[in-house]
Amino acid sequence: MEEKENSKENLDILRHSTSHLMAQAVKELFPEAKIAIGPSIENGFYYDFDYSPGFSEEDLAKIEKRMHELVKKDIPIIRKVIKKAEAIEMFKKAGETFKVELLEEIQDDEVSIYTQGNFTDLCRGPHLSSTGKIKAFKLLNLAGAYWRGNEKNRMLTRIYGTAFPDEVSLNKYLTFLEEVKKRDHRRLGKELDLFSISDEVGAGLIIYHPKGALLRYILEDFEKKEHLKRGYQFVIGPHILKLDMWKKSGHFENYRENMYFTKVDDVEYGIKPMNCLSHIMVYRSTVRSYRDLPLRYFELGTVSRHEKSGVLHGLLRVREFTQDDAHIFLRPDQLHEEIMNIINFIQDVMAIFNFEYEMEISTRPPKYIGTLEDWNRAEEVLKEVLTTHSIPYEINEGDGAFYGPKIDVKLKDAIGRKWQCATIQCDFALPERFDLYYVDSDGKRKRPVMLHRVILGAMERFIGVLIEHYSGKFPVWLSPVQVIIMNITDAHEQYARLIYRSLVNEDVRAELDVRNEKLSLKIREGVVKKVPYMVIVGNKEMETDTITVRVRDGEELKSISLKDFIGRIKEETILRR
RNA sequence: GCCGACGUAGCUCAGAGGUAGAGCAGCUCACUCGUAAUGAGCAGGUCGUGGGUUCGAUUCCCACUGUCGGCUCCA
Repeated sequence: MEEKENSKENLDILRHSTSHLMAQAVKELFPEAKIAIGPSIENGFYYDFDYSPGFSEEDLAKIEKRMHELVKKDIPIIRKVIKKAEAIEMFKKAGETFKVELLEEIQDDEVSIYTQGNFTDLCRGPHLSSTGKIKAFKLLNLAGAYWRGNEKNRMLTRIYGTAFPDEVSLNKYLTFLEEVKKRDHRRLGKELDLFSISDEVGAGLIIYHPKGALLRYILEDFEKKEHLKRGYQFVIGPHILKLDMWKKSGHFENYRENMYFTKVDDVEYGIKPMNCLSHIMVYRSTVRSYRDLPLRYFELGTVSRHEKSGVLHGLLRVREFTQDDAHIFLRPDQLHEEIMNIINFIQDVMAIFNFEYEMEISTRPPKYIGTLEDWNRAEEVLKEVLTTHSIPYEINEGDGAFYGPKIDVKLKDAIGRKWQCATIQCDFALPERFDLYYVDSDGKRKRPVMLHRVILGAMERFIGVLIEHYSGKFPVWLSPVQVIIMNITDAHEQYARLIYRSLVNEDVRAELDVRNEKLSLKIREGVVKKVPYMVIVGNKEMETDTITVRVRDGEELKSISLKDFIGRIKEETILRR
């Protein structure tokens, strides 16, 4: 095989071989370490070890050094096919219990093993022909990982690394990792003064600062308008509902470990982890005719979920968040069209933010409510909609909500990372549990279907993704501060104030910087804040009754009229640019 | 929740068994200066919280809490 080629397959082989190389180095340095599994992954590879003293950061350097030595020795990597029983015997002797466990589950009579020097690993392969073919690699970090990904199993130590065909592409990747760090929403959130998280307040709870709150209001405003346009009605429900409601819905049985509870006058209440129950109550508040459907109830609903402490992550995984949540009650015959309406909605919104996306259908999980028949029906509808509109999708077995299957939308940000935000869930169970009905054209009571859906998902997560997607450089329509007006000396202060006033009166989000500071300092601060426009006024502008605008990318608009500038911002706001 | 690392001034980070520093930010003063940091001075910390070891701990040990990298889980 031509090993220089940079195809995905060859990269996989290279990385897989590098993971074996790492295991070989580890076994030489720490003979008592047991090897588990070591595959190639998206951007590199890892290998799991059972080594009770654990590895330290310094060990990583040592291991890396030994790997380089092994590369120099150019040890041949030899594939051999042997009887399974023989392999079991061999790994038993070597004390590699994890390999024995893997072997015992293999159905075939024969297995392949790969040997390089004194190191032998059970492996399907393929691999490079010798360690000397490995050119550029780096060990990145240490982590704990459960054996076979099950939290009931032993915790192993995982070493992550990456490998490339040459130093140049390795360095390119490492630079990319630095770039990713720079656009981290936690870092930008601090630098742009958008939000904070305080251990005095509690883990996973977001405190929005003025600019972050403004950004959120802008998004919420956008959402409300879009929902009204598409036939949704606003509703608002309480944050706590009696425990009996959660028992009836199945949440207590299936979702309890994620819920918070409280007591009011000796009556137990659950703090809502989802918004559906209030929306159901709105539906139930009167008799519904088949003519009324679909009924679309929308709420920017704040929910609280007890997420495990280890999973919290900035704005992306929090314990209290606000969903752009809607529940749609409809007749079964309307399902197809309504799901398509939602998909169109999602497509429109994703286009505005310049996100690409992929769809996924998640099927029935082990813990579920409702009948098998309904589940199959619901799963069929979801598949049918995507298929008839030739939308490609993947199947995610067993990952549905406990009340129904769902279509998940994974959006792709500016640097190709995937995030789950939008989801559409099809639910036959809750209408049943709450005995929802509508009166059909034949005068008979019929059961409606319920769709749960979000578009942005959670405001917190979406804002976090947006920050990283735009690297903090929000488009004009989203920027909390669109313009900063700066004067050059005190002599231009009044003129600057005038300009500021005019912009604010035209609904432009403007700030005024008339501090007695050098222009270069004001500009620097404006650049650091990533403000789209800086308006500069001095003698020239005052004399000609114009302004000078410095655009975020550095471009200068000299001596333009205030009117033209306002027109430009307004246009960008309307067009959502 | 689990494995590992970490938690020092508003922020970014140094430091050491004998009760702490830098840069930036802040405040004061001077400078009125046209496109990424003007200069000088001042102030600012019970070194995450609670125990323990020690003559003495912020530095060593334990617990808790939070953060970070992962695992599991998820909007």
